[in-house]
Amino acid sequence: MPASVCELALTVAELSPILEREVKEAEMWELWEHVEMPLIFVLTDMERHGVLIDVNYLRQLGEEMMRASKQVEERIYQIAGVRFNIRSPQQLAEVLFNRLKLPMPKRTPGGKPSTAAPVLEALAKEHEIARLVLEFRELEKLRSTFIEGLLSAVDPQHRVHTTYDQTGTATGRLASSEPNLQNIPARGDWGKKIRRAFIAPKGYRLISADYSQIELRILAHLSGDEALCQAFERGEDIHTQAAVSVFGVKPEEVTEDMRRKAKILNFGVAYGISAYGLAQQLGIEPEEAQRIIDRYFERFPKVRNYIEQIVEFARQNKFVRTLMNRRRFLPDIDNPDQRLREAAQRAAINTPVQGTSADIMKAAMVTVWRGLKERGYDAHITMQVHDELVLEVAEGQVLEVAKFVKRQMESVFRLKVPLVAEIKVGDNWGEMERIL
DNA sequence: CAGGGATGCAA
DNA sequence: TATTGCATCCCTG
Repeated sequence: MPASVCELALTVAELSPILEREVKEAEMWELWEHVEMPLIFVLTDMERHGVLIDVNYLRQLGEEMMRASKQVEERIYQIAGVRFNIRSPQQLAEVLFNRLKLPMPKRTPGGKPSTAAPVLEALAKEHEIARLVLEFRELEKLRSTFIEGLLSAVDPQHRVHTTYDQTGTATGRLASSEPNLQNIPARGDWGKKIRRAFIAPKGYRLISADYSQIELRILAHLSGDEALCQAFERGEDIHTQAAVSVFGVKPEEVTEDMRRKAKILNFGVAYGISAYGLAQQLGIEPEEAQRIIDRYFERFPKVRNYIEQIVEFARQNKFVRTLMNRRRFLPDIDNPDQRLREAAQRAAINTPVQGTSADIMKAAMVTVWRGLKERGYDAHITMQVHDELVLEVAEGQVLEVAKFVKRQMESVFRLKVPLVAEIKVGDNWGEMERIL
């Protein structure tokens, strides 16, 4: 290790030409020069600017959740006939499975009785206490992690400043920490209320710009599957189309439940899911899941080809690449341990998809940031959540900036299918209205 | 006090 | 026995 900053600087200078040659030989120079290097300044700006939090609203919401949580807690003690630490999976399992003799359907990988949500959901129908524990968990999770977490992170101006890690993931995505702004609740009544605490200052509005179905579009591009590409070119609802193919019905006959299942299937395919895994997700038999998967590949045959090809590429080269040549090495692709080998195969399938999405978003951030600056807009990028950018924009410039951001995001990289960015606007992150 | 396990939040 | 992350809490060493 260098013993001083001076020595460090000299070491970097010495390394520079060597690393430059390595990057060029890996065909990653353009990614480096046009994306990762300029992105540093974008991220710096985002971190320094921060995002405004409605502290008083968040405190009140926290107190409301605390009251709700205490009520649920007392009911649990009443039913259990004993006071204990509901947060401790160990103590909870003791009460549920020994004291109250509830059926114990699953164990954790560590061999202990599982109290995870799917287990409690199965018990909730018959046993009030399971439903109450789920409610308690949701309230306490959201309150302790997000309300207390955000409140303890705000600066005197009521802004939080996350740290983005540009090199922290295996696929090229960003990671966010202290606080993590990429896992703020989005669903559920309480979750949506938490998002409302992210606000625009007086005279400004928040704009959210998110890539529609970007990973499935990339899968369409990478596989070249005609049916999948066509669905996107025609602007069709991709989950409904998958439901049509898999369940053999007309588009107007697709029920909400069929679309829900097709959506799970679409995501699963990009992750390299197995029949067993899909069955687990859908709550059906593996045989039925296998039939659904077979129907899917009948309709989208080149998706299966892509999966076979990319796994073979990984076996030959011990790495896979994104469209912008980002690499992920997969040393376990031929590991004798089946579990590790299959995990590496799924990573080989998913990384080009997830990683290309990260490439495109990073490139878009650079062009959007530069454009805002060059045009002198009173607008800042404040957050990135993988396929979404959130911006703080002066009230009078909202429509102009929204159009600009949409155009930049959609044209930053050309795929075989269109890229689509949807633009919403609002005074807070929880209540936004689609405008473009 | 560090670190692993369980749990659960997001895309 | 689906991909990528991070935070909190519990519990042990």
